Amino acid sequence: MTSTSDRVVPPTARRRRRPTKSGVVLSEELIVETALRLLKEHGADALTVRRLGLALGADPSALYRYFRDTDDLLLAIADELIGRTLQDWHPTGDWRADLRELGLRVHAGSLAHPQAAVLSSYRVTGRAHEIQAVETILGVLRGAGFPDPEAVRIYHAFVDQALAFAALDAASLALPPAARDAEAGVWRAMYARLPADSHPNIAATARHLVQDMRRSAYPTALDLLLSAAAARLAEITGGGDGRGPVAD
Amino acid sequence: MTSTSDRVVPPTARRRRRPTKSGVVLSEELIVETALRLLKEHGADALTVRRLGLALGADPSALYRYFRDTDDLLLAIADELIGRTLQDWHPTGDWRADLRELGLRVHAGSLAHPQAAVLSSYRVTGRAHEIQAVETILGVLRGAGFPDPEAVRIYHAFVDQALAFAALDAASLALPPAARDAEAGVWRAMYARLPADSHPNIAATARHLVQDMRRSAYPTALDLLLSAAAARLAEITGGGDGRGPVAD
DNA sequence: ACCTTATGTCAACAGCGTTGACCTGTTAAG
DNA sequence: CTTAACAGGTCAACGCTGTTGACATAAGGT
Repeated sequence: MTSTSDRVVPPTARRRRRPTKSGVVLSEELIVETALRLLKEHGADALTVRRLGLALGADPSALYRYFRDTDDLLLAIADELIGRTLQDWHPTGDWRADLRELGLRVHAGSLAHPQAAVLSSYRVTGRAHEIQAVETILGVLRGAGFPDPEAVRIYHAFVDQALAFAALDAASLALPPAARDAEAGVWRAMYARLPADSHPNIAATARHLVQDMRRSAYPTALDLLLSAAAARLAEITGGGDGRGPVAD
Repeated sequence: MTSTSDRVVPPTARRRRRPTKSGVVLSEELIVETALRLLKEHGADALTVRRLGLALGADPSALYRYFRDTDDLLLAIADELIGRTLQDWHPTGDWRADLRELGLRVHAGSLAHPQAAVLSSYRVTGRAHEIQAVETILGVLRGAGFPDPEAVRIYHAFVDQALAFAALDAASLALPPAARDAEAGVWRAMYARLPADSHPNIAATARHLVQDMRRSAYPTALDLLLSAAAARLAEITGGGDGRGPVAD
């Protein structure tokens, strides 16, 4: 059966470029670009089939000639995102700085398009950009001196941490504005007002909590992970004090 | 803020328990329990107001007497999950072991209800169980000797990392079985077969990759975070070797 | 010029969250 | 014991969503 996928024609087989009523000539690329524009300009909720059709100047159902369903469209968007994120990145030779930069990029890239990030961050695509990233990161770690099993363990923790935080932070960014404001308010209105006798630790740190919980914890968590990895490397390569980075 | 809309009566003020047409007596607890059952048995898509009403033997709109909207309900579900996770846990005095155990519990708890975890792990509920958890973890860190700003920073990184990995791993666990198998296969079928001349680092570590990528990276990431925190503590409290816990 | 068919359009469907109006049983006050 | 208030369950309806089958039409090969 797969009656739905029958509708979709592989890109290479498309020949008859027929303009829509409003004169636009559709294509996969144009649809993905428009979807990204919609996400960026009008928020996560703006991405519906109907609105996308409207933005394209085409009937919503025309999209189903190009994508099986909205999930298929989202994966295409995600793939485009990966490409953009890694576009200009090249390793510098300082493993710790390289991984830090890479992690922050992935995180920032996800926050730029939270909706797509939320739905795709936990998928293994096996596509070109992903493979390139794996190869590069492993190269950085092995080049730094990590033995293979350790390099793989740290690679895994590093990548999944980046993706997990990206999804987490993207998810709260993708909330409807009302809900997002409500969450921010909870820390000020609720946690900052708990009495010291019932909740001494929250009361003692309330000021710091309100400030700190506004930003993402990813930079902190990333630095902690890299610190621990550096300490581990020092141990392995023959015995620093396990405290500071060794590189440079 | 939890400004309950006009329709919602705070639980304490409920007095007239009137049975539904089918004889069920509704309550916040019953609704949350039923929602968790629905999620567990029929997946994340099964949780709709209408289906929940059906499962309860009540009109869907009756739920709006108890929860402002579906988001409010979701937060209640999330808080219930937190409560169940922390039910039997008590700090032992060894801060590092305590946090490790706690992190693993949150992770395991999420995997037990992947669908609920996926929907709620990134929310701030501001409800009883969550507040209790915050208070406890902050207590562990401050008791260990972290000064307040540092305790808050590490609290934030620790909690968000636990939640982020929980959501990430829950998400892939919540995939339809076919899709999950497909993703697992990618590592064996694709990455393990890349030629050494084009992808030397992947080829060199392929054996480790295939093994390591099957399990969650969370335990590794957690230990790295705790190691770095311990090193930080040693620095602050004036100098151990930065390697082991100092407490006691 | 003709026929095939890719592709855009249209109308319709089922399901979603949510709400306002209605009805009815419970409960507190007199 | 009566009664009036009202919490809470029910019903019908709204506007939104993704998706599809039927239809129309223009492009392209022959």
